[in-house]
Amino acid sequence: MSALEIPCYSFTARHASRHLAQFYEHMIIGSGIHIQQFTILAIIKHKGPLSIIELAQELAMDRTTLARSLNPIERDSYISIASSKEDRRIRIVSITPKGKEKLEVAIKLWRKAQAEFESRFGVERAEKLREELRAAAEAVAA
Amino acid sequence: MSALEIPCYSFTARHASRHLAQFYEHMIIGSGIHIQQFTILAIIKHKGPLSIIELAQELAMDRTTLARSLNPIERDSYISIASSKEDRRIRIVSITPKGKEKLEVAIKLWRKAQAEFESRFGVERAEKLREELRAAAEAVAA
DNA sequence: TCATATTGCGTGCATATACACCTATATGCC
DNA sequence: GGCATATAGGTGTATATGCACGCAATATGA
Repeated sequence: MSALEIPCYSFTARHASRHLAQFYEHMIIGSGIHIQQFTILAIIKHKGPLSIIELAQELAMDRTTLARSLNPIERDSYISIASSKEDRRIRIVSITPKGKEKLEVAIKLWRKAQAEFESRFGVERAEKLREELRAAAEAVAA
Repeated sequence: MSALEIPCYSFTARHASRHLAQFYEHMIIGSGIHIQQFTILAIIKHKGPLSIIELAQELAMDRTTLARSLNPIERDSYISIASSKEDRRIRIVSITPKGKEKLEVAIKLWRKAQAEFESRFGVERAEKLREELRAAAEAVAA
């Protein structure tokens, strides 16, 4: 039984996720940010300033995981985090001009990675896989 | 753009991987081991004693990641690691009787998780997804 | 045989992941 | 107003992930 024979759906998903992540990481390494950070920046830019919880919902990830993922991009001034005036419990995350510049560079490289994957795997096949991954995540959602 | 709309294949795979992992974790939590540890134990039992590199190849994961993943299951005496007599660079990983017992408990729970996912998602659809995930990982392999 | 290359592996570092538990703030009800 | 409750978020802990680097042991070639 080699890796390609393990029937566990969790293992297979993790395996594919790891390898896709590595592929994208190597493709966007020139931007100086990681693929995960790229996604977070893209969401913040697209959806505007958000609270931690709202952002976690957008990304469908754990609140505490997200919070720690924000640290490096806040440290590098790609985002800024400020407390809300209305509700001082809430912390609002915004993308900075520096973050937008970084994002633009990364987007160009990300597009190449997307295109390269679609070229290798097939466009329709890739889109079908994406749909099925979304459905699988949905199926196990609590 | 919510999480389900992000077109990045890496993000979608990571997202599905996270949620499937959580699903399996919750299903096998009664065994006291994690799904990743379950997979490692299953491979060692199935393939017999292996070196770190061989095991990493079986699991298609990074050698250093695997090495660290072995620490907790070695600490809990589910595996034992010994240096090879023939080549003292090589460290041989074996499953212990305690590890086999633990694995048997976990397998029962894992089967339920597999069955539950297949029930929710569809057996043929799940198997097709697994095939496509393998192919996608293959497509981006270096 | 000995210098060099290769191989197997560990460690430092940085990020990712999430659960349990905690604090601070806001809100609702009396 | 004052207390119970709910909500936003941070932190400790443990595992996961992989790159760069280094060390020790083995293999190789002159």
